[in-house]
Amino acid sequence: MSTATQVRVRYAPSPTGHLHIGGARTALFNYLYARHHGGEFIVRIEDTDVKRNKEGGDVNQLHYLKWLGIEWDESIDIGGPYGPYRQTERLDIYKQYWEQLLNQGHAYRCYCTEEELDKEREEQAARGETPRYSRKCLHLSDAQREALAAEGRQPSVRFLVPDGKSYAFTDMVKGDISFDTNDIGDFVIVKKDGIPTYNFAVVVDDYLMKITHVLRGQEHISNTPRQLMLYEALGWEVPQFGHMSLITNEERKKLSKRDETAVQFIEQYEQLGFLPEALFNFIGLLGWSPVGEEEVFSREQFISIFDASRLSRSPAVFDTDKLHWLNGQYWKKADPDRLAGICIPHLQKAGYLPAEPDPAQKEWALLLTKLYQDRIQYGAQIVDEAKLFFTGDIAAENDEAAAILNEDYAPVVLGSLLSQVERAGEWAPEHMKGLLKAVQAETGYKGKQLFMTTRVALTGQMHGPDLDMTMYLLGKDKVAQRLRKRL
RNA sequence: GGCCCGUUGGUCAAGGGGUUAAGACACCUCCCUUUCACGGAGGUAACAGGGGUUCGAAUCCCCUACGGGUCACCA
Repeated sequence: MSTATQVRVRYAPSPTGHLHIGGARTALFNYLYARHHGGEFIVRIEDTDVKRNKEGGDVNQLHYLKWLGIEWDESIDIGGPYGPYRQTERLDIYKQYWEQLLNQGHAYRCYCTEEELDKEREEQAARGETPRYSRKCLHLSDAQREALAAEGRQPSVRFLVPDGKSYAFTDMVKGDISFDTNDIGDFVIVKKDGIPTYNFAVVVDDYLMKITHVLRGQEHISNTPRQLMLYEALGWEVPQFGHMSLITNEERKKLSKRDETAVQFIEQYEQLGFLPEALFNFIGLLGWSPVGEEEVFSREQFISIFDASRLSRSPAVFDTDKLHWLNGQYWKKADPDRLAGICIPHLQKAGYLPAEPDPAQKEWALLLTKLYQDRIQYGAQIVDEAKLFFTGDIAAENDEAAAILNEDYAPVVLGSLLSQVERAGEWAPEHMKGLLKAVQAETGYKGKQLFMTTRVALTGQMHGPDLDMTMYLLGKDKVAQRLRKRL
């Protein structure tokens, strides 16, 4: 790479659905690589499989990239000097290159039908051979072509793979990799609908868009020799390739979009109340590791420390526990108002807050969020915690808790507290401590006997957040009611 | 099946000829806490198996096993 060459990388999703963890990671590493080197990051939409395109898929991808904090320099929304950035808008461009390949004898028209090809592959498989196109259409005469066309057959265009050659490249992640062309059949570069295939369009676009580094998923390794052949036939300089290891689930199987053992779409994490900066951090650690021991990084830190040579060769396992922990780290430090904004919709959905909360209810939700801020890891978890404030009947969560309420001192403590509560004037957070102090003074019980008894009587639980605030948020009536139930 | 890639504690994951084989999550212990957490400080625990090469192998080579990717007119 000469120093004069500007780093230009791209993320090239097909608009077939929502932004997936794997796609987000590819985008993220390309983004980090570009920013680290002061280069440019392009998002190109690869929509050549017209049947699979989903309405709005492109916009959704961009939306969630932005949500994660990944910004691009050129794409379908903001344009750029190498547009258009949607492949179906570039069909004329591809055409001149595939016609060139046809004219130069690097490619030929194929009239085989899908059924014929399937049959061919089945027969080869039955003989234990690697399925490979037979080149039946390679030497067709003009007359034969016309006859086939007259039958109504639409031709595809196949690339003529050179025989007995080896194509090698040095992968930024995996090192030296080479393929023998004898293992590769003549592949289609233009489908019979006239739209190029991925392998062809990607080469044309990467070249024309001056892409310098192609960082993509490992599933593309076996496509690379095909692309190398195309670069050679077109006489173009080859970019650097880097193939990132797969992301697998906790069973070490590839994360498939249909896999339900893991939440896989960025959109779902937003809905569960995860923080984008935590997800950014987590995804940045999927198949990449920093030099030191630190694992929590801001976007700016990531950009400055990112080093593609530290991309892992072995698969990255999607560790849900770690994601939760990491989100918890960010959650603890986040602004409570922001967190309340995330939690409130969950509380509403659970029926704990009305659709239009009044100021007091909003304040209550904010205090609840703060109360649990260092105990939950993401927004949706607030619902489980909030449950105890709304349940009519509180039962001791286990025998140990029940035993506490059966201690001799329990009625003494709770009775005293009840009378304190009934006598209490203003019900404010800062008054709660005084109530408990008064009980301590009156009964002589303190520490575990005082606090644990109160905690279990009010919440049923042995473990929980700050008791003063819990009492306050429960409200005077519920506190009194739950105490009476225990006496 | 062919080709390609991988395999380090319960989990994630550094280390790429000489290390007491990092660190994180989880778990356990202790400290802090008039209860509970949060937060500290410690602890248990690993190089898939077998052959080589080497004075020396987690690191290099070969084989086996296991896992994964790919062999489309999908990307």
